[in-house]
Amino acid sequence: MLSATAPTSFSRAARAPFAMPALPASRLADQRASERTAETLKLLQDRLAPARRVVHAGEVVYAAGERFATLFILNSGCFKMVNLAVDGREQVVGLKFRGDWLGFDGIAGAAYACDAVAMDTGEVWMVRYDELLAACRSCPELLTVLHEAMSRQIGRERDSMMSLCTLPADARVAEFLRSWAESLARSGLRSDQITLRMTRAEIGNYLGMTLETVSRALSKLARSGVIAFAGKGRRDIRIDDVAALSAFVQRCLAPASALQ
Amino acid sequence: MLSATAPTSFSRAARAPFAMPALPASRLADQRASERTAETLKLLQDRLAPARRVVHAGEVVYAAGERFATLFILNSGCFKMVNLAVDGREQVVGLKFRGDWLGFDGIAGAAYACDAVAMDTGEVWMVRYDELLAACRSCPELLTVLHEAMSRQIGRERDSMMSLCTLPADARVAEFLRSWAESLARSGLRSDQITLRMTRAEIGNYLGMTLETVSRALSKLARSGVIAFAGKGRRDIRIDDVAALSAFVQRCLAPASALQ
DNA sequence: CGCCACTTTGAATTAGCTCAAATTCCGTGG
DNA sequence: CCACGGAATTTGAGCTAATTCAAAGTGGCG
Repeated sequence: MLSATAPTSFSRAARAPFAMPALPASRLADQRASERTAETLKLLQDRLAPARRVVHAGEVVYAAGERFATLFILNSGCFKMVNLAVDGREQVVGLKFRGDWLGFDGIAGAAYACDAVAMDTGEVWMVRYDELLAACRSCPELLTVLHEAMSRQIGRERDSMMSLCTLPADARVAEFLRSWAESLARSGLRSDQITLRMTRAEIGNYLGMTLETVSRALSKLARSGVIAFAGKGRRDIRIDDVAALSAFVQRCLAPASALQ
Repeated sequence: MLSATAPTSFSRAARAPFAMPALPASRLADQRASERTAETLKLLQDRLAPARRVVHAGEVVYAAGERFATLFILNSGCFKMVNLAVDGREQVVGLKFRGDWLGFDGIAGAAYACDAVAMDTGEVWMVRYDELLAACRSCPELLTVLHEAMSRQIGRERDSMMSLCTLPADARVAEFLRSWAESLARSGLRSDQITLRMTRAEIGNYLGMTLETVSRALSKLARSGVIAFAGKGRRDIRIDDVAALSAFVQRCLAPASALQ
C-alpha cells in the first residue's frame, strides 16, 4: 500500500512543470547509465588491471567454436555479434558498445557461440574467466557487476526480440536508431550524431528485412524530418530529437491515423 | 593444424555407418542435456533445500515491476515469459521448461522485467538471490551452475532471434515445434508427443505472425506428414521424426525446389 | 444442450521482397 | 588532380508471402 503510493507521488514531484524544460526523463536515465558504465570500468581496472587490446574495424575478437576462456569488456568502439547456423544462415544478433561485455555465450558450452567482430577501432579489456571468478571471491562487488551485465544483456535481447516481432519495418528502423543513440548516451558519448558502421545490408540482416527496405525506411525518416543525413555520405545521421523517433514508432503502430 | 584435423577424423569415426541406425547425434545430445538437468537440480536441492511451490496454469510467479529478490528454478511444468512495452504491446519472449531458471532479468534493475506465467501445473523452486550468492561462496559449483544457466539463456534467445529473422513463417513454426521437442528431451520427458499449452494466437505472438498463419502452417505440416494431430483436439501433436522437422525447415529455405 | 472460445479455411488486400536500373561514394592508379 | 571501377545506396515496378477480414467448423464445459 505504501509502496504503491510512494512512487507515484515521487514521480509527480520529480516532474516539476516548466522547471527544467529541456531535460526529459530519458536524458536523466542516460546520464545515470553513463555514470554506472564509468564506475564499472573503473572497478574492473582497479581490481583486475585487465590486459587491453586495440582492435580495428573488421577484426574478430573471438569466433564461434573457439574454446572459451576469457570475457571481454568493451572500453571503446562498437562490435557486432554474428551468429552462424549449421545450414549457413548468418545473422547479426547483437550490437555492443562501451561498457558491454562480450563472451557470455561461451560460458555454458566452454566454447564461444558466435563471432564478435569490431565495426570500428576500439579497445577491449580481456579478463580470464577463471581469474575473474577468483577475484570475485575477495571482491563481491565484482560478482554483482558481472551478474548485472549478464542480466542486462538478457533484458536487452528480449527487447530487441520484441521489436522484431511487433513492429513494422519502418518502426523497426526508427527503433534501431533510437536504441543506437541510447547506447551512445550510455557510453557517455554524444547521441545526437551517430555514424552507422554497418551497410544497409547488415542493418537489414540485423533487423530481419532487406537492404532496400532499410534504405526506404531511412529515406522516409529523413523526409519526415525525424532524422537528417549529415556529412556527404549517408552513414552519418543526425538525430536532433530522440523523442521524435519514439513518436514515429508510435505513429507506425497507430492503425487509422495514417498521416503520411 | 592438429586442431583442424583432429575433429574431422573424430566425427568421421563417431559416425559409424549402419552401426547404430536409430540413434542420431541429436538424441545423444538430448540425453546428455537431460542428465545435466537432473544433476543440476540435485545439486540445488542438496545445497539449498529450496522452498517449493506448486503452480497451476495461468498463475503468475512474478510480474514485471515487482521488486527482485528471488530466482526460480523450474522442476516441472512449462512457463511463458511475457514482455510488456510502455505503449501496451505485449509479447511472449520466451518459453521455459524443467531445469530452466526464471528471474535473471530482474538482477540488473532490482525489479523483474517481464511476467512469468505458468502454462501448466508444475513446481518451481525458489532461491533467494542473496542466499544463493552466500551459498556460492562455500560451494563454487553452484556459481558455475548459475553462470551456465545464464549463458545458456543468452545463447538460446539468440537462436530464437535468428529463427525470427531468417526463417519464413512455415519454417518458423516447424522450428518452434522442434525446439519444444528438444526442450522436452532436455527435461527428460518423451519428446515424440507434445501438448501445446498455447493458443494459436499465443504461438503467433511468440513467433511474430498471426494466428491464421500459425494455423495454416500447422495444417501444412500435418498434410506433409511431418507432424500429426493426436487426440481429438488439435493441441496434441505427434512428432514421429524430429529430423523431418529440420528437413522441412531446410526445404523452406531452398529457393528453387518448391516441391509442395 | 447450448454457449463461447478456439480453430480452420477461403478470399481480398497489402507490406515487404525481388528484380532492375540509375546514382553516389570512395579508393586506386595513372 | 582527375579518371576509372567497384561497392554501396537509392528508387521504381511488379510480385509474393503474409495479413486482414469473414464465415464456418470444432471442442470443452457448465
